[in-house]
Amino acid sequence: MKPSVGIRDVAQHAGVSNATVSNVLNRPDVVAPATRQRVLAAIEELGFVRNESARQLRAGSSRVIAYVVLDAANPFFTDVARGVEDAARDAGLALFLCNSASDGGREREYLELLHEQRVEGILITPVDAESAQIAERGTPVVLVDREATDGTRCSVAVDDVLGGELAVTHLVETGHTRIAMVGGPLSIQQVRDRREGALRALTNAGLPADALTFLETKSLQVAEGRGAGERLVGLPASRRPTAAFCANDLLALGLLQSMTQQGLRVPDDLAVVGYDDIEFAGAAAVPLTSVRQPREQLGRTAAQLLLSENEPDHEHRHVKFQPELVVRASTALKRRS
Amino acid sequence: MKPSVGIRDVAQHAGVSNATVSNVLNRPDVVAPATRQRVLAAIEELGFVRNESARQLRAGSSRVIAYVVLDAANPFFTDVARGVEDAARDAGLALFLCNSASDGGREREYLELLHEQRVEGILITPVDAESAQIAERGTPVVLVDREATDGTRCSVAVDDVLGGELAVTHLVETGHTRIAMVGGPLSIQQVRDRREGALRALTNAGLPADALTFLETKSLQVAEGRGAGERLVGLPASRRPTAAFCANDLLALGLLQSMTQQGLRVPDDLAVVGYDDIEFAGAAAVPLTSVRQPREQLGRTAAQLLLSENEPDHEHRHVKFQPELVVRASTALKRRS
DNA sequence: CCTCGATGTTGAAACGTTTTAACGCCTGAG
DNA sequence: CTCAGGCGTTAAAACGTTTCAACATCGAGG
Repeated sequence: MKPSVGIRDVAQHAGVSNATVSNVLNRPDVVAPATRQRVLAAIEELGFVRNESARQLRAGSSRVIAYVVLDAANPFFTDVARGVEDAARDAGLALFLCNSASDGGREREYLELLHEQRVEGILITPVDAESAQIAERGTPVVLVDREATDGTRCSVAVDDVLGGELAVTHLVETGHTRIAMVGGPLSIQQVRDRREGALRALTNAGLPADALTFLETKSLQVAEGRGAGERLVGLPASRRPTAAFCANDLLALGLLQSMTQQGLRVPDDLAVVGYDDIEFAGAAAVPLTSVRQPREQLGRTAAQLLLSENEPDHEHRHVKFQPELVVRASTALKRRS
Repeated sequence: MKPSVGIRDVAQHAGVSNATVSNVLNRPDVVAPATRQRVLAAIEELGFVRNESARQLRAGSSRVIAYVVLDAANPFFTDVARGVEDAARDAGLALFLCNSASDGGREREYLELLHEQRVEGILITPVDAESAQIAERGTPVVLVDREATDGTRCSVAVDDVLGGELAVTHLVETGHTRIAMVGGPLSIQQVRDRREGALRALTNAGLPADALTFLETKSLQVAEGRGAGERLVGLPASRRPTAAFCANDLLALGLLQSMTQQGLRVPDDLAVVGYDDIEFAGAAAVPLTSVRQPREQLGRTAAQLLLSENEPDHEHRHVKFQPELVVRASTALKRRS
């Protein structure tokens, strides 16, 4: 291993003091051009790399923020992350991504680590409501795609109740009266909100609440959607829903697969609405009707909110975006047979 | 902001020296149980969080590795990342994910940052061959899904030539003699290798090399696949390929979308083979035949290789996995019309 | 009673930066 | 010639931890 060249080696090699080297690094304008060149040459020659730990220890700030993502395998979150990264980049900060994989333990570990690393700020889509009570330890935290219930921090979210309402209203308008909702676990706020929206849509249409069959899943992943599909088909035909609203697109894709596999047609035998409108939704077996969320914007706004945290007169804000329904083939008008 | 409680505050509060607190943190067995309890209580009470910068500065090691991923939006890489994370976790290391987004500039920036952070090691899927010449600065680097040409570092890859050969051999066996390959840019080694395999398959089957039409794309993303589909359909019918081999599944999904949109059927009008076998491949409009790579294992092995770097008698290794063809509906046997 | 080793604890010196106040030098004005 | 002021540079003091050698304390063995 290299003997680790430090700032003083550079200083010696350039015939200046280490303070000057530090100035070249941090305030290049304050040092005379000639000296600067000499120092830069020395840096180049010796292959000096600034030790960020030492810098941070002394200076206090880290120029790094982190986004603790709920599920890195879900394209929705990678899109949000892109928005975050763009904003971070514009502000001259680097972004570290951590994947909690919906595991409260991992989430806690990463938060602990990030606190220890003294990152400038943390964006997080928490695993569940309890974990949203993230121990405040001086590091600013902004909730992403979750609404902060108390006023202790900022949050950026999308109106999930409205999203659910849009989806189910659309299903009702295309002629369905027995509708399934697939999603879970109910510990996730999103799922609860989307269900609430779904129920509201039924009420608005004058349908009874039991027109909605709730199929709870253990997670929001493709495999669970397949499982739900099997459960759905297992229901007695008289009670079987003619449409399904899935709490996200991954579930919807799984459901779609399951339908095809069991020889049922979408939308004729079952109409399907997803949520998130990820890129793959349009490329699915049957292009998926889905509730679109402003993903990049969500991330971008969250990052901006985080950056505003250390402004002197900061006030915690809760930004809420509106979702939008994108209609595709999976919910073509029900034939009045 | 909190007045930042440090190790000496804890020490004072527990009535011991800071050295003892440090011992409780790092070598709990060496300190008497009673003292340990007292210190732990003080830590709890004061909400002390160890300052990792200071620790790292003094101790030298960081307990963190990083994976610089080529495209976080590509499920292939998130799966690889999952493997990396599992292995890192087993070794008690945390993983930071960085997304170069196929941008050489970003990649360089992140590498610089990671060097400055003095991470224990770096896994990277480099943007292109030149960037693979990653300046060695004392931090171990392992290439992921790329083969290191020189013996200066470890690498973990999959035999892409074989993968291309499998794919195109399959197409030839199902009766195709005019085949398109969609992929690019050619600066990516993978694309070149997969094409080479494709050509080898043709040779093996006694077909001329010009049986393969190469449609170069600017990236490996869905949108480019759609574009390629339009170009493909634009070809005069007599010369139009009857099958397409895509350099990855995203392209294949885009191609599929484009076909559906233009009223062509898969596999009847065009058979399609993808690459990677991401989860969405099976859920596509037409379930996609694809070349499967051992994704998690790729990541896991890479991380293990990285960890072995600082063993005393380490020798750089190049692990190469075998891909496997998964046949689905998108390449059903061509009808001998 | 003295010595020895084991066991727990500690004081102080690092680690590699940033930062602050002070310094020397030069120029131009008086 | 003196002096004020600006400019570029520097010595030295932090930052919060780990680590190492040294130091108490105690029980056991001589």
